[in-house]
Amino acid sequence: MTNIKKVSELAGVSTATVSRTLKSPGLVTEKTRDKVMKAVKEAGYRPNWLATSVKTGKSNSIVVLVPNLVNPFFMRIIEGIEQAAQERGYSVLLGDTQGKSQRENEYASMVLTNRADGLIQLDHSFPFSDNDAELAETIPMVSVCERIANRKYPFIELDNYAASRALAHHLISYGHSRFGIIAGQIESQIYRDRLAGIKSVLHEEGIAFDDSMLVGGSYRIETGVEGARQLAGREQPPTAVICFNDDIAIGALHEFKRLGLTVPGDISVTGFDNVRVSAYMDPPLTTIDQPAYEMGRRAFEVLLQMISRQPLNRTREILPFTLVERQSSGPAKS
Amino acid sequence: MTNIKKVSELAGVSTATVSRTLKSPGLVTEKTRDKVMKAVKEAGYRPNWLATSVKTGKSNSIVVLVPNLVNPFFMRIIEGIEQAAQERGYSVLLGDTQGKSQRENEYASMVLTNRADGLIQLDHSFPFSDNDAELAETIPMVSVCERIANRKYPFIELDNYAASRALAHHLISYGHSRFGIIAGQIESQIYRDRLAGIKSVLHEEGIAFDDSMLVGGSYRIETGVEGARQLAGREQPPTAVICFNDDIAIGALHEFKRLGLTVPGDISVTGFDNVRVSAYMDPPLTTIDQPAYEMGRRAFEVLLQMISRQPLNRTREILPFTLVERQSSGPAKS
DNA sequence: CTGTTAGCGCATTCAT
DNA sequence: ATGAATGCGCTAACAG
Repeated sequence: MTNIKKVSELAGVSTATVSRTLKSPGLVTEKTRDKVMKAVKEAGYRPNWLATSVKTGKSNSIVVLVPNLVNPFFMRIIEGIEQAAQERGYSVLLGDTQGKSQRENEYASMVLTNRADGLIQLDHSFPFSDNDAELAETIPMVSVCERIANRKYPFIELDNYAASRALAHHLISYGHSRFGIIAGQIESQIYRDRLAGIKSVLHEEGIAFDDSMLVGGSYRIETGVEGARQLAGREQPPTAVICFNDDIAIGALHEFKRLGLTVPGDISVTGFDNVRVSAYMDPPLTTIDQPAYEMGRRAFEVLLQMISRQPLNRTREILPFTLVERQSSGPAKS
Repeated sequence: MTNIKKVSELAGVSTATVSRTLKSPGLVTEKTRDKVMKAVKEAGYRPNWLATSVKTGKSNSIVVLVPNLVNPFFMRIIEGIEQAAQERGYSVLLGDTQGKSQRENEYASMVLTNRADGLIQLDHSFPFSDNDAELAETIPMVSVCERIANRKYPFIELDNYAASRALAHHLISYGHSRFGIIAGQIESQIYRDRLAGIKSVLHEEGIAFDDSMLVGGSYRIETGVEGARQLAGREQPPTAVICFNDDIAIGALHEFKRLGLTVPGDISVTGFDNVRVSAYMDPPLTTIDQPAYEMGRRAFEVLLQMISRQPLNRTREILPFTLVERQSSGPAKS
């Protein structure tokens, strides 16, 4: 281990001078700077980041909690977080929770032990254990996409209510009146907002919605397959199905076609997220584009403000969506 | 900041006893243990991880370098890494390099500054800057999927040669003899191995391969679209196209269909990786399944051995593939 | 501008 | 079994 002492001896200066040369070169003479830099090179010295951090009390790391890594939508958000973090000299500790609270607890506790300075949660749950809950009151935490249940942490999310309203209007304008919904995770604000948005439009338009047309319960492709099978099996199948993410829509699309239905001829299918492959489905998916990358960036910016103890000008950011109309939605079968 | 000193005063013992109680409870009387634990609770004390690490000289973190986050195949590998790491008490610093060497350099240097104990590289490049190169000689590093160019680091990869041979045999058995290839990243061992595998079979079977039938150059969907357009535009289009990952295959599939060709009727298309959506394409994709999760796990295990300075029994692991036959490949058009 | 000194929070000798 | 003392590697306050 080549440490600052060795370098100072090699350069014939004090350790403080070495430290200064590296952190604030302006404070030392050019002559000593050269001496020190030469010694640094010669010794192959790199400052021990752990020691620096223990002094300053800051880890310059954040934890990102994500329910799973295989959802490209999450990854796009993390890409934004990571990019923003890197620009500000922070690094990202990845916490794949698999939705398990025990894993959430373990990762969340890293903020309590100075291993990380803050936390971004992509799920809707409060990630700390009951034991840690009170300690966690004041720690910097932000949620993105979701909002943390029953807690007052800042969040960045899509205008899910408006987005699902737009989707409903889009489909109604095509003449649809029998709707099916394949939802994702049920216990979440997203679920409530999207459902409320759809229902509000249907209500305004005087269209009835039968709750048995609401199926699903997770954001997986298989949920789409299963949901499609259930909906198609009804005596009066829907003519339009709103899926709560693109994976579900991909599964549903596949299953409807397998059952001999045409999309959008017999049935329209829409998604959420606009993941890359959705444009290459057959037919290409009508979906809601979320500015995932930007949401990730914003989440980090807000978190950084909390870490720096700067006041937040606003505690919630609702980002705009874009309805991407492709060929999986079309006129209702007459 | 509530530190060990405060707890020791609260419990009426020395800081050493507090430390022992937490790390090796066996060395302490039950009575004092109770006292200490009570004080810990009361003070809401959590050991400062930074301080612990600076003492032990170990960060219990590793850096994972990944060219991009949106490729579900990479994410599956990282899932494996993360899982294995978490089981051993390690955490994962995510380094999204976007293929840029500057970013690789920055992340790689974390291992030199004690911010991380080791490094897993998912790309093929040597991630250290020229400056850091000699310091990096002895650091624990492993590559997975790829192997690091011109360096002797351990790697975990697929038997790409055999896999592409299997693919070639599969297609030849369907009567194909005009092949197209849409490759991914060119400067890589994967490229060389897969290409060599295919060519070896064609050679054995006495089938000529025209190098103009080799297109592509990156692992993106758009590469598949573009490659398909090029291949379909030839006077003698191929009847079978081997794509070097599923994203490329998805793009190619889409484009061939858009051009009015049927798959596999007019043209067979195959991929690599077996990402989840590939089974839900229309038609479902014939592809090579890679044990991505397991590869990630193995990569971490090997890295941990290097970190622990244990001798490696082997320096390379070639994992087996599975040819997943679906409906995107079929008999050659006669 | 540079050196001396004193910690950061913790773990680990070495005594007792 | 416990406490006192030392040091991990570095930075910052204070002198000079």
